[in-house]
Amino acid sequence: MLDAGLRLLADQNLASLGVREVTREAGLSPAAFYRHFPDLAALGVALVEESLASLHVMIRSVLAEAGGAEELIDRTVDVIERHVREHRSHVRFLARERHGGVRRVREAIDAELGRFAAEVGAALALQPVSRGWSEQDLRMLAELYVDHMVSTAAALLDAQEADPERERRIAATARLQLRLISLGRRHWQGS
Amino acid sequence: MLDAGLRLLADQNLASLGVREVTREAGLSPAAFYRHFPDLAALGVALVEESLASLHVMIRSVLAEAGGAEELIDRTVDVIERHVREHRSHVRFLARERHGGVRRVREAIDAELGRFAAEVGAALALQPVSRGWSEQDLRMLAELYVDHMVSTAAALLDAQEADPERERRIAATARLQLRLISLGRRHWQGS
DNA sequence: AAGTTCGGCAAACGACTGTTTACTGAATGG
DNA sequence: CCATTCAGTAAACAGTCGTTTGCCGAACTT
Repeated sequence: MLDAGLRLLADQNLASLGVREVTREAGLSPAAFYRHFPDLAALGVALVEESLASLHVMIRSVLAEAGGAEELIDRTVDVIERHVREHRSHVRFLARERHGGVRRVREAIDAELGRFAAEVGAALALQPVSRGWSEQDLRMLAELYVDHMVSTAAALLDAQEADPERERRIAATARLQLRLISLGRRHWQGS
Repeated sequence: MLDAGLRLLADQNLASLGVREVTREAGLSPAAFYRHFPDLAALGVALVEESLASLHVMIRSVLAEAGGAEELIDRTVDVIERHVREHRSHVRFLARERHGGVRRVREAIDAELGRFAAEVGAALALQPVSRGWSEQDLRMLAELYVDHMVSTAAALLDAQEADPERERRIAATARLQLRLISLGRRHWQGS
């Protein structure tokens, strides 16, 4: 049933989804839906959890990296690129519902992205470049990174199903932007 | 009718909007809708145009600024903050439909944001800091700024209707992030 | 003054909607 | 082996939906 929902959400958003629609796609009777979810919003938050599981795996994989700034940037963009390709439906769902019409789903996504940022911040604190950074500055930087990753992922989403050339251009731009940010980071003097 | 649509889109998204719903909110009969739009998607693109008019005004106002980097950043964030407050419905609509379920609307928004980035890039080229920057690097930086503005606006949207303290925190973070980016910009050596 | 466009209406069409109800077979557990 | 839970069904309910049709008054053009 979750899969059926995800399939339909490829070109629809959660608020316009119908119970009958989902069960039809899943090959079940309408009443069967209520055996599993009270609401369509409930199905939505279930999908959020499912999507974020795969996302957390990606985060660990990014944060576990070591090496110079350049390779780190390259690997980060690679991981994003691959994640979008391999979990297209989940990423699209998150991008679409992050500011979508269903409050509970929106809040679930936002909370999880916040935890994501905290995790990134903790990882940043361990890097030597961050010596002497205040807690606030670390958080600020982490949010900048997370927002940038989200924007990049969303852009890749649109690009991958249109034009492979455009995908490479977006990845290249993302790498440059990360280089510029890490440059600013090296010269940061505290707020 | 546009106003009615916008009002309904406060807690709904375009794909789940109904013709009858709109006309009811507007105080008209269902058939009246078809006097003005063939589609609901058409109403969507009309709203995109309306929203982007006010957005373009904002852009000019940001780009027309002069002064040191610090005041420029402060004024930029101020303008965004005020714009979100004064055009909350439009901003919300754009944030929601940018990755929403209606292709034509999505494409209209993306195209316009691209033009926005080009405009920002042209303005950046005029600043002394950008001496020697390649066209590609300028575009990269402009997109970084635009993405950052969009993220900030979306975050402010959620914050303003919840907690005035949280709004100030987001604005403060945005200023710090812009300072870090402009630091990286000063030390950029070309790609 | 006559003709035409514009923006509006009520009514009707069949199709689809969410949800509840009562029922059924299979698996599970004591 | 019996009872119970689980996951499914068909049927029905009253609404709502998008869209078309034919009609109407006002406003504008000529």
